[in-house]
Amino acid sequence: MSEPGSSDAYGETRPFRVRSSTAEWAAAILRQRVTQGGLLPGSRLAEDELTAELEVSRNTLREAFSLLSQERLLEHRLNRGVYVRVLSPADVSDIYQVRRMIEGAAVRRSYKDPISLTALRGAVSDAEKAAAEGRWLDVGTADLRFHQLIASLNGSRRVDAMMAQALAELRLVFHAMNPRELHAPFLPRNRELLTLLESGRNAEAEALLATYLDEAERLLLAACTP
Amino acid sequence: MSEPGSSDAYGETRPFRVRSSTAEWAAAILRQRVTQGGLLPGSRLAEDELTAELEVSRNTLREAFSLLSQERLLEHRLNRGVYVRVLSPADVSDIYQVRRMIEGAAVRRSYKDPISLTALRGAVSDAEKAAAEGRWLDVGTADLRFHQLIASLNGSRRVDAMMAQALAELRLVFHAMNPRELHAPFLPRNRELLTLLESGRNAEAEALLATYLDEAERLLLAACTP
DNA sequence: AATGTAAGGATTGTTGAACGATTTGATAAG
DNA sequence: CTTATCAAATCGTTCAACAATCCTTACATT
Repeated sequence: MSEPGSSDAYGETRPFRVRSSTAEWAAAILRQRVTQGGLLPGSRLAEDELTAELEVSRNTLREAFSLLSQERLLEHRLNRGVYVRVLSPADVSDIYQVRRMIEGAAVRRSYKDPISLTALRGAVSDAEKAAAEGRWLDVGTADLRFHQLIASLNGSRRVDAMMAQALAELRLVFHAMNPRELHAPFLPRNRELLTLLESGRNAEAEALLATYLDEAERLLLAACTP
Repeated sequence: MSEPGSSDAYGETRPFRVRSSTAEWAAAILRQRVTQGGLLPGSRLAEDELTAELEVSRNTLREAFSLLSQERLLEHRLNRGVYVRVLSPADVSDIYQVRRMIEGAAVRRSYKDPISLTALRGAVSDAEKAAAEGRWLDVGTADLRFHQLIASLNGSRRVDAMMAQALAELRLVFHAMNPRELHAPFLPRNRELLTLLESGRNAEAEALLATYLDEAERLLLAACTP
């Protein structure tokens, strides 16, 4: 039995939350649409439409908007409505700066933790298997999971949250790209990075990661500057 | 004339926002009370009281609650109300983990930027002057400004925001302490850190910062475990 | 005395309608 | 082509109401 409200790997106690509020439920639906490409960047989210479709009141919907705006997935323009966020090239660079910081620090302090390494191996294997079978969307999912796990080497719940948000923002751009050419170039390097971490060669891992992220940033910048 | 909506040092365009929504206004008032100790951790924020005092509707107040909850200054317990966040020792450690990551990365990539160094000098001088005159609250303000400036060496608006939030959370604990014994031990080390950055000795700066943060963490942990 | 149960009141969660304020878009005038 | 004007649409905010949940108190049980 997994007790809600119990302590976890970080030693913090989570607030009891078996069921969530209606606003969080609505936010979850919209979040999924945004991060999975159902709602494209720049789209306007009209209150009337969504209150009718989700069958929630305007106030509740606006609370959901507020949640997603703080996650930077939506953009709230006063008196003008809510839009799916459009990432500028500067945003992409900023996000990659965040990734360099988080993942760089993670790799540097990596210490061959068996549990973390097992999880990382699983993510890399899943990605490779999905790639072999041509399931490129699943490759993307596993790739993001791999990097989220890298971030978690920092051993901080807040850093995990920052990384999750950064990756969620990046998904806004991912949908403008072919998932194959987005993830394929980086698959072997995930494996290589894992190997370096397994043998404790953190400095080499850090260097590999740096070039990795620089290249990924260039790829995305090219995609979002037409 | 500083045009709102114009581009800034980060090259991003800020959304036009001359006036803010009522919810943000209410959130600003509550944020100030929380970060400046007017509302102590654990306090309950009843809707009836605050709607009467702030003269805003319940819905607007609840939106303000939502904003501050996402900043981790308030804690929203479903059906039970909103409380000023109480930091556990695990929270404090987690926040210091974030600071180690952010400030560590910042110091490592520091490159003697004249503008940044000028700002840092200003913060250190202000802190020293305030200390000499016994204005320990102002010392605290300048100290936090110094570390926020350190974080900004990362050159990322998002990292700046993360740091601002981490420091805001720490203020929740600061109010349980004597501001003098909280900041006095670290004043000379701020100066020392600045000197190292001015001469480009980043590795030494990084080491100094590490011990600095470890000690500060211990100090706060001792304060919040009675 | 300690524990468990059952009203009842108090507070929160959510809704729907209302109205002023702002933006938008079309139209007309210069 | 630009500017001005005006109506429609949409947003921002408030209010009142009711449902759902929690908390307190009182009472009963062991």
